Amino acid sequence: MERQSKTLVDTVFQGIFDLLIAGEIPLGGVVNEALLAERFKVSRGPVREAVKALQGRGLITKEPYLKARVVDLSVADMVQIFQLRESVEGMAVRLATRAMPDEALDQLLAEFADADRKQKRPALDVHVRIAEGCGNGRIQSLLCDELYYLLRLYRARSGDTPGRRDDAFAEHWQILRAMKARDADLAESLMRSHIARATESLQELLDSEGGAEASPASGQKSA
Amino acid sequence: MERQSKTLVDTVFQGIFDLLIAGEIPLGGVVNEALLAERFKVSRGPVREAVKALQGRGLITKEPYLKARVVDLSVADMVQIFQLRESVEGMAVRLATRAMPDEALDQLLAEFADADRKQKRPALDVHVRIAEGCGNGRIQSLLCDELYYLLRLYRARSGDTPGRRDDAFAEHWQILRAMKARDADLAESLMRSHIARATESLQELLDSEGGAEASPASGQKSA
DNA sequence: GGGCAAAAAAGTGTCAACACTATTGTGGGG
DNA sequence: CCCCACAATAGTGTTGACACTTTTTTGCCC
Repeated sequence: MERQSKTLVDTVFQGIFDLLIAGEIPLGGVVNEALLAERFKVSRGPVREAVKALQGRGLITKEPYLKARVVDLSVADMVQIFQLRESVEGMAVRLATRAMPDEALDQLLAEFADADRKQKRPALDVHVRIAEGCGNGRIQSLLCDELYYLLRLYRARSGDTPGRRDDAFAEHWQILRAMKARDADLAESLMRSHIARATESLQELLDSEGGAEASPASGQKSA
Repeated sequence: MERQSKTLVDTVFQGIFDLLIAGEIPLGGVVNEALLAERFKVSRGPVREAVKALQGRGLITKEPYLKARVVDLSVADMVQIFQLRESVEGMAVRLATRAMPDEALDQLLAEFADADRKQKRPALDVHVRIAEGCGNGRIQSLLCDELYYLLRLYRARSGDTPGRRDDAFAEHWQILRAMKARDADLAESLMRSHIARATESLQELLDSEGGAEASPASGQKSA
């Protein structure tokens, strides 16, 4: 009974997303409106709109009278997402290198060094912080509100690419140093290489998988 | 009366979008569900979902119990969109340079040369064709289904930046030549410069405008 | 016994009415 | 005369019922 100034649609939206992250609905699984309505103790209306919003965000695919399905993130889809991230995060770090004030950068470096000591990897967080600091709301929204949802969804299932933890850590460190030196070109180049390397890991995984799984499931039409 | 296998929501979605393009709803104007429902001869339900989808696509902003408003695309917003396009279209042309078959490239070049003779500028179309040819559905969807909608919306009002027609034409030509030569690095570099130049025009416009208009309106939360 | 057609079931799309919230207009007090 | 509280209004949020489409099941014919 706490403040529910947020509309039910938003609550349900978050709820369904949590279900996806938790894996309660399998990756290619169907999304039944009535069951969700029952589960969240609301009518089907808010559920429909929430599903529509999820669809607009690319997490759920759906065509007119067919059941809605959770997007099944194939490795091929992930490669495409990483290609997109390579370009966008490159631009993000370029902009952030110019836009972020010294204090914010210093704090980020300090936190990162701290996490290093504790062996806790901040991982995604560095990317998020850079996206937040780039000063471009559109880019930030794309990275933080859309692509990272898909990333989380993928990682919650497949587990991220192994053997890249330590490499990624070193690469993050390099990027932060370039930002501190206000070298936007270098920072962008490093970020792109950083993500490109992860993409290559995925690509190898895709090639090794062979043509076993062929799931297009990319790009949805709604108009 | 014709085949309306498409759901009403999709029809209304397209209808509202057309209204925005046509300028029947001014850029910061309110979007009244009941009026739209009346206009399209449907109930408010489909309108609500369509508006929600538009919101998910960033064309309409809305918070819980407040009126929905058409996003008012300030020049500052456009600069942000162009920065995003610079990175993504750069990647798109890089991928397309590798992915597009010779025949498709030749045809594109031929069409372009033809348009040159007729003085009809294909303009946006070149970007669309490259996006379609990049082989990455996610990037194609972002460029063609999201950003170009906003571009069209902006150009339908403000008219695009003057004095760049001829320059843009020459730059498109250069890009196509680089693609034909299968020089992905050059093609990406040219595309980025191409868009960056347009961004600079916008930036100058923004600076000359001064702080007259301050409309943030970028980035919407829905969860 | 296998395959096709019709009917039943399940699920999505649409609608109209009701509940809630924010805004606007109005009246009284300072 | 200005400002604040209160009622009236407009508009959004939610709901349950009904219509349409797809899928599955069942029964019939070959």
